[in-house]
Amino acid sequence: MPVTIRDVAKEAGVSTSTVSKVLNNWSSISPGTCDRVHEAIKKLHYTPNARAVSFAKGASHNILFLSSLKKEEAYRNPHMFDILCGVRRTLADNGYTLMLTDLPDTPGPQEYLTGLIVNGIADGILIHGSCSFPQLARLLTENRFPHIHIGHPGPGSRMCWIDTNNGLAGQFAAQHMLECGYEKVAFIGERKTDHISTQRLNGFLGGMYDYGYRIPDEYIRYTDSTREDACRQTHQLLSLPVPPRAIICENNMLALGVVKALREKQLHIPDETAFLTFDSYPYSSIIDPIPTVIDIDVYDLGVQAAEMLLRKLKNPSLLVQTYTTLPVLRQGQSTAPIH
Amino acid sequence: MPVTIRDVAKEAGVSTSTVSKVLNNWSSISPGTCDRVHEAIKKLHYTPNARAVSFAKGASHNILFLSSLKKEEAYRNPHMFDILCGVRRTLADNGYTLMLTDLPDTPGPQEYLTGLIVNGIADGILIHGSCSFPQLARLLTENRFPHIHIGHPGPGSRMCWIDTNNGLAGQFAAQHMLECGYEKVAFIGERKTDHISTQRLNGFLGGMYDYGYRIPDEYIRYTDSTREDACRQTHQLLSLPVPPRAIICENNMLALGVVKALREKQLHIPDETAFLTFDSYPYSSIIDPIPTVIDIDVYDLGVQAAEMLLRKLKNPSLLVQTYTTLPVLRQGQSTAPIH
DNA sequence: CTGAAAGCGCTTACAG
DNA sequence: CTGAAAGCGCTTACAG
Repeated sequence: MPVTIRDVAKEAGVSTSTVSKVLNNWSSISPGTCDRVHEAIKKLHYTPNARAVSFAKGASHNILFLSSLKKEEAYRNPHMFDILCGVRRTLADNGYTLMLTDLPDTPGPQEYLTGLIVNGIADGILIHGSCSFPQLARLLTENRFPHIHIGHPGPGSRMCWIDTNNGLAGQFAAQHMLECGYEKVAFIGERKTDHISTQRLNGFLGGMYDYGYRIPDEYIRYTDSTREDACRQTHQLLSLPVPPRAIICENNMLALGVVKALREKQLHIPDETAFLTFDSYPYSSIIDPIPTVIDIDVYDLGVQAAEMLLRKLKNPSLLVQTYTTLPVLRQGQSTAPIH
Repeated sequence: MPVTIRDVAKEAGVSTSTVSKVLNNWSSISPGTCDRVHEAIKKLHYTPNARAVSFAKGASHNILFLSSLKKEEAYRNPHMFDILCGVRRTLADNGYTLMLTDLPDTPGPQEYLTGLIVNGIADGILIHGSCSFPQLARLLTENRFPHIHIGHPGPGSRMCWIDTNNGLAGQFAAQHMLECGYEKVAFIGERKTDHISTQRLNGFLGGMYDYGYRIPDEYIRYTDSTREDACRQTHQLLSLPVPPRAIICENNMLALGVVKALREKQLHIPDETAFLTFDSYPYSSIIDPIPTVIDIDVYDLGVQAAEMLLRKLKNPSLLVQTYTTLPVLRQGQSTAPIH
């Protein structure tokens, strides 16, 4: 019932090989033949059967995106879906489709993933860090399956990966604070074990150090990641013999607590005490005053991950291990130059 | 290089047809043969080529999910991705893959979508309301392509659709308020033109009416959907000769404004004025006090949409047009029974 | 219960 | 520049 390449060949008065060549832009086809085939295609509303094409070509032109897709994941981790959208954009622009999957807990993630790799449903895979597991690197490299791991996979991994540059984001924060004229800057982070928080803190300390400033230990605070704790820690900072002139909050939730404390102390923001936070999500739009933010474009992270993977498809030996996606400063009203 | 059905057949000493039948659980195969084939499969680590299977069977066992996937969509509309996760769960449980796509703006969405439908890359499609366009219904029904539209497609549509029951959510709100003993209940909604807000409002009014209460016009407020406007409208409500005992906020942002106004008036929540909001996302976790919420499980909406579609695949004539996914009340501290 | 054979709709050396 | 033919790896009537 559906129109095939044979119908087109008959209509155009050529062989199916020729139609196929026209479809695949072979240079050997004469302009006249090319036109006739295209007319026949248009006349018959022919669309190549995607299943047959990928079967005959031995390639799916499809990419797997592996990530955690649990209930309410979208609220806990919207960044991942922003990455996904960036991936999808790049793939679509390059004629690739995107298939979304997660790891089952029952039959063992390894077997499942190996099946997906071996059965040829996709030409490559993007793995979000939320879905990593110990044997993943071995599985991918042994099968020589083109992949990019989104997020640093830990030291010494042979996987290909890309990640955002959180250390640089910390440096940007330091630089902005110094440009405003704030020299006494405190940092309120998450738990001491949190990776991203640590990277940002180290970037910040390094950035300050580069300009000749050393941050005293009592200016560095760890929290249990709640508003209340951030508020409490801020009060402690403000009670120091030499309180900070500005505070860096590692995330939006902490910023809410910092603002609360500053209000309670009736300190003017930013004239008396300034602050800055990372990420504009999820609360920056409702924090008053509008916070200055060091933001990371994770959509772009997705775009770049997909580009890397497509490059690897053409050149499988390519080793990609890179920090990418630069942070961006969004000036708000919570910092301002001292004059 | 990769192991095929022929290798398995040779190893097991049977024909490829027999291997295929074992793979597809044909009942005619003798237990002994079946075992030998399975052993060969295990020994050779055979995995069927997914591309070949779908080509030979003439079905992809793949479902398209069509939705808006623009940059920062994940922050603006995380609900959609929660739906997506529900869809993915159901499809995976039933042996289907999920392909994610959006509509391009350049070559015309119709041509693009028709191409996807005709080229056989998927057996059916789920369309999120964010991606609807005028000729969509005609396109799908003319091609007889199995589909479910997530979200009401407007009156008189011949499409299959499912949606959340926002009217019922409004009724639940009314019922809860009355159960607490609040009779004078106001409603702060979005713009008058907002569909969801209107449905919830109508459900609320109907629910109150069913119990014999009629809400006066001045208790119904429309806003520009900002905190500030919600705060302003709340002040106006509180200045009425007979102020409301409780307020229903159509979304979290409005609830923030309402709380601000109640604080400014130094009214105790819920002893003097109670409130309730719809959706626990995005701010309910940071609203103080913890709000009572009428929540809708949109992950479940995805689950149900996928189930409907799979049912339609087996029975193409099935017409699905239904409100589903019941609202759930989550008791917080912003309402409490009067004693 | 099993197998030989045709076929799914394309692509791609190869020959001319 | 074009076409006949083999093949991609399965499935499925059909015959036995």
